[in-house]
Amino acid sequence: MTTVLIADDQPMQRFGFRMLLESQDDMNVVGEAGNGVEALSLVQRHQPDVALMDIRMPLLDGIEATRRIIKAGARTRVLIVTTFDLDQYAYDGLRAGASGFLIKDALPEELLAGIRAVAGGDAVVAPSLTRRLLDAYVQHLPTVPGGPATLDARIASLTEREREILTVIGQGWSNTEIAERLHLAESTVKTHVTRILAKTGSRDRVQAVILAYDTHLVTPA
Amino acid sequence: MTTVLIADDQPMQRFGFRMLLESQDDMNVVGEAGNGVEALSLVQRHQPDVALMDIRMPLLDGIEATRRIIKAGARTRVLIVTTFDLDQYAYDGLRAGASGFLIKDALPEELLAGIRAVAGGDAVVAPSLTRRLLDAYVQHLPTVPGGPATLDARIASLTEREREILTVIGQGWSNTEIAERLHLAESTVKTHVTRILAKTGSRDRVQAVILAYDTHLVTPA
DNA sequence: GTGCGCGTAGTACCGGGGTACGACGTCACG
DNA sequence: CGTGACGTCGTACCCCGGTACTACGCGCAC
Repeated sequence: MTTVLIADDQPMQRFGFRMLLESQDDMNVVGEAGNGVEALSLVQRHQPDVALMDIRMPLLDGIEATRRIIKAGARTRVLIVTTFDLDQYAYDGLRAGASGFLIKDALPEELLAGIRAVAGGDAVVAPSLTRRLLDAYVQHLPTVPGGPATLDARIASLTEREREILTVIGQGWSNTEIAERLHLAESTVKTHVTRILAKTGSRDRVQAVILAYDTHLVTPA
Repeated sequence: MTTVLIADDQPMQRFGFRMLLESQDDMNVVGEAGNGVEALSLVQRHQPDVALMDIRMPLLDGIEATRRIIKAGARTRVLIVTTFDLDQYAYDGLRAGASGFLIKDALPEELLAGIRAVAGGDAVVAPSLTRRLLDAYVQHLPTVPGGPATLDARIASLTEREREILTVIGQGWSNTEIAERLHLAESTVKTHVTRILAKTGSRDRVQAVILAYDTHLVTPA
């Protein structure tokens, strides 16, 4: 049984959610909040599995309420459900620790599926947003050893490990940082760096980074 | 009507997909491919709305096939549907330009919803992956409190001359080279560099170069 | 005129980056 | 079984990059 708290300042909206949820035999609405403060205290008291959170609410908006819920270490997962498909809202909400972000024009089944996913520890985002999120994410892809094959021969001559090192150099890491975070001796890092520079024909790490960008080994944010 | 191409090396799997899709009156299977090469040519010929793409295929795997489809500028959106929930696959697939990534243990309705979303220009990822995707994504945000604005602000605070210097640093020039080619004393160059680093919050010129790329002050060759 | 931003320049100093060696264990391959 | 590629680590050394501080001339705004 999934317990759900509904936080929305519009009574009719809450009613709609409640009707939908109570039509499901695996869901139970344990409370309704009309503002952020109320939402906070009800989460505290009932510890629901999921909190359906509107953004625009009196006293305390949904983003800030989410932030405090997460900060308090509550077991409750927050699923933000709002009217407006604004990226900024979604970013803020997700950064605040929300497990999901859906738009109110979603189909009932989508909403239910979203709640179940969030309750199960997964995350959901509105399809319309997924695309943009993905684009942004792909740009930020961290070290993916063995990533896509690069075209440039200079990069191709590098070993797997060397490409990995070059990638983090491209993140702006110093030798010391690389050593720490990759659990290596600094001397080892230096060895790798020297070999990378030799193979790529770079004079220093700056030129190597430029090459990494040019060959799309690393991508601009 | 959404036209779909099925690319999978297992005939039974293709059969299952076909049955599911043909039970929908808004979907039409326009072809089946048993390997990557075949998938490529069928996409070329039929220009389907969506290509359901398996990863493990003979001759050409699904990732590489996806990459070539995208590169060729085809209108077809690729939805990768694979057996294994490996992050690496997903990363590679998404980087290759896929519009979505689903696991074969998804419910039929989920798969259908995924196809419709992708056909409509949205993106989808498997719920189990969404969580990790989001975590990784959000993790990259905190340094950018006000969104992209701050990036530009760091650059914007530079004077004309400083931007000029940063640009050539982004070409890989050393301080000595900058001094020579811009007819400056090296000490002057150093002064500029120090100010640039301070203003941009970079620790060394490598990080400054990265910023320059990220803000498109300099562009990859 | 007084102040200020900017570009220029110098000196002194230090630390990290890069080089040049040498060394060792592992693993794949002929 | 050798042999070579690879990843790892160490030491010693040099020099460029970056910092701190000071200084001067120019143009412009108040």
